[in-house]
Order: sequence, then structure tokens, then C-alpha cells
Amino acid sequence: MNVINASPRRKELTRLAAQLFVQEGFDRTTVRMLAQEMGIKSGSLFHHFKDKQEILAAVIEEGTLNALTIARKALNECAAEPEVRLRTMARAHLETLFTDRNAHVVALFEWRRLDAAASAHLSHLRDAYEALWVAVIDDALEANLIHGDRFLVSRFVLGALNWTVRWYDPNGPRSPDDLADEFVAMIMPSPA
Amino acid sequence: MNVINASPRRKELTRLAAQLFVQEGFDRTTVRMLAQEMGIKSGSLFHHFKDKQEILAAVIEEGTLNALTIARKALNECAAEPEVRLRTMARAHLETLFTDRNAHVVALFEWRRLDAAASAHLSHLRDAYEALWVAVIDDALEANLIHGDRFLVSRFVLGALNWTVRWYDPNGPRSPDDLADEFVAMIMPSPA
DNA sequence: TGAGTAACCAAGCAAGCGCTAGTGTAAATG
DNA sequence: CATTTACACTAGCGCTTGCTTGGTTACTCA
Repeated sequence: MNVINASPRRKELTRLAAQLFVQEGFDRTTVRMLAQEMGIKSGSLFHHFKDKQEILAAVIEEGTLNALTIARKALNECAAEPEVRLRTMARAHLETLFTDRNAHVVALFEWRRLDAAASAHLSHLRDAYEALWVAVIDDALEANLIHGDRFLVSRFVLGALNWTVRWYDPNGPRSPDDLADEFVAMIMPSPA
Repeated sequence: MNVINASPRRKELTRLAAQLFVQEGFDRTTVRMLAQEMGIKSGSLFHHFKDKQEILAAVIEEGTLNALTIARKALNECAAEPEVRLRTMARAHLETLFTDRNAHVVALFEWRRLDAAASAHLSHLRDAYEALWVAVIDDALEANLIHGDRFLVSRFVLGALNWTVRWYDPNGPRSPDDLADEFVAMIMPSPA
């Protein structure tokens, strides 16, 4: 469950597991399927992971840590105007969502399959990420760019953006950045 | 898979199944668990449903048909102003989402477990429902209440509203209607 | 009264599940 | 050179899964 055990081999296995979890769902993915995809036998799998649960936790941890890193970096590098920060955050969110799509789909839709311990650990990571959002939205509210309750707005925004994994086609004409900009324009009273 | 087989007994069984599917997830819910919750033996289950898949389809069909009925009725009964219709639709959406919560959570998060035939049938129902939304949003766009691409806006809106099942507490201080109003206020440039 | 039917049950099959035990082997380490 | 470590293998245990079979009960209606 911990990030310390992050050998290159394990990272690669985690990536493959994420793909299968998205294709089949966690419960329908058997350890034998995972092993075959990895080019080893099912017994060998348990040398890298304690049990099947730990593979799920690894997938989600990987994705969430990535999202946190990218968002922090993007916020550090962008201007201080609330509007810019809002757009930056939306872009960063959709960027990770689609470059690291498998891991995030698993994080969003297989969350409930985590056991209590892993769930607690990963909730902290997710909360840290959401805190970034709340801060950005606070600034936007204060600047009168948007209006409403800070938590409600945060959750509506995250909902709308996360839901894009259900319908957005990355091979279509619109880039994730376009999508982010259109979304920000939608919730801002005065369009540019 | 069809609505014709809708005996009262089957309806009740479907309701119980929805609850279990939400608690445990479709894959982790065994036919034995379903049977016990229904007060029968696992073998008897297959008198009412062809197989486990059909139970899932029944749950989702029930929920979607309900949502369609309620939304149509609400739209028929409300005034013609785009702003009123938008608010009405948002309220209707959250109302069904939380009075028929189990069925809708299953519809939203276990969709992928449907086989091809059931999926095709139910997609039509869902499309019919989404068409109601697109029409309402078209009117709102034309009246300059909101701005953006009609399909993008529809999907962002549906995403934000559907995501509420992940965080909204119906026993909290805010009613679903309040929630709907706050959401509409958020996406409309000029607050009331 | 007797045929038809909806609802149920006990028993169990074949397949598949997560996981373990014990072993082999090549490379790194003392 | 001896030992440890990392990674993989084979074989299979004990259990659960969705579903079937063959039969019983209770009720309806001609």
C-alpha cells in the first residue's frame, strides 16, 4: 500500500493492471488474467503484491500522486490572477485525467473495492488534491468571477470535470485544454 | 429485459436487488445473497429472472423509466420561461436521483456490467432522457441565460448533477431542491 | 373436482476463484 | 567461494460461483 515499494518492475505491472481493471472491472479481473497480461504465472504475482487488493491500491495511489504533482507544478508556474489559476487548474485536471486515464478511471469507479486501511490512506491523498481546488475556487469567489457556496461549487466543478471520462473522446477535434477553457467559460458570468 | 414482465413480486425483488447492488456492487453480490434478502432460496430466483444479468437490467430499466416519467410530467406542468424550465429540470433530476437513489446509483456505476443486448435497449431509454435536457438547454442558450456549446453544456450539467450521489447527504440541512437552485444559480451569469 | 400454473425448495454440478507451499535459478553481495 | 536476494515456476487446496434439475406446494378457475 505504500509508495516506498516502487521498483520499476512493480510500476510497470501496476500500469498493466490499471488497463485491465478499466477493461473488465476490478472484480471480474482475475489474478490469472493479470499474470498473463504481465507475461508471468499467477503464483509469481504474489511476489510483487501481497494480495489482489494491494494491486488496486497501487493503481489508485499512483494516479492520485501524479495528479497532485502536476496540479501543484502548474499552479506554481502560472500567474496569480484568480481567473488564470482557475483555468490552469481545470486544464491540469483534464490533462492528468486523459494522459493517465486508466489509473483515474479506476480511482473514480473502483474506489469502493478498497479495504478500510487502503481507503483511509488514499482518502488523505485525494483530500490534499481537493484542497488545491477549494483554494483556487475561494480566490475566484472573492474576485467575483463566480458565485455560490465554496464547497458546493467545488463539488459541482469536480463532478462535471470527472464525468468527462464517460463521454469525452481524446481523438476528437477538441483538445483537453479546449474542454477546460469551455468549462471555465460556462461557469463564469462574463465571457471573454 | 423487457418491461412487460413486471409482476408486483418481480418489482419488489428488483427493488431489493438494487439495494444490494449499491451496498456490495454487482459482481460481489451473489445470487445467494440476493435470494436471502428476498426471503427465498437461490434456486427460486431463476423462476423470476432468466439470469443474474437480467436482474441488473431490470433495476436500471426501472430507474430510468421513472426518471423519464417524472421529468416529462414536471416539464408539462411548469411555465414556458427558459429559466423556469431549467430550474424545473434540475429539480426533477435531483428529486429522482434521491428518491430512487439505489436504482440510479446502479445505473450510473454498474452500466458496464450489462451485456450487449441489454445495453443497447437501455441506451435508448437514457438517450430519450438526455434529449429532454438538451431541449431545455437549447432554450436557455437562445434566451442568453447561459452560454457555450449545447452538447458540452448538457454533459457538464449532467456530470455535475449525477456526481452529487457521491457526496450529497439527504439528511443534511439542504434539500435536493435547494441543491438544484444553487446549481442553476452557479451556471447563470446574472444571479437573482 | 381436477387441470393448470406460479412460486418455491433441496441438492448439487462444473467451473473458476484467490492464494499458498515448495522449488529452481541467475545475479548481486559478503 | 559461499550466501543471500529477486524473481519466476509447478501444482493444487479449499472454497464460492452462477445456474440446473427434478420435484413439491398452494392457489385459481372452468
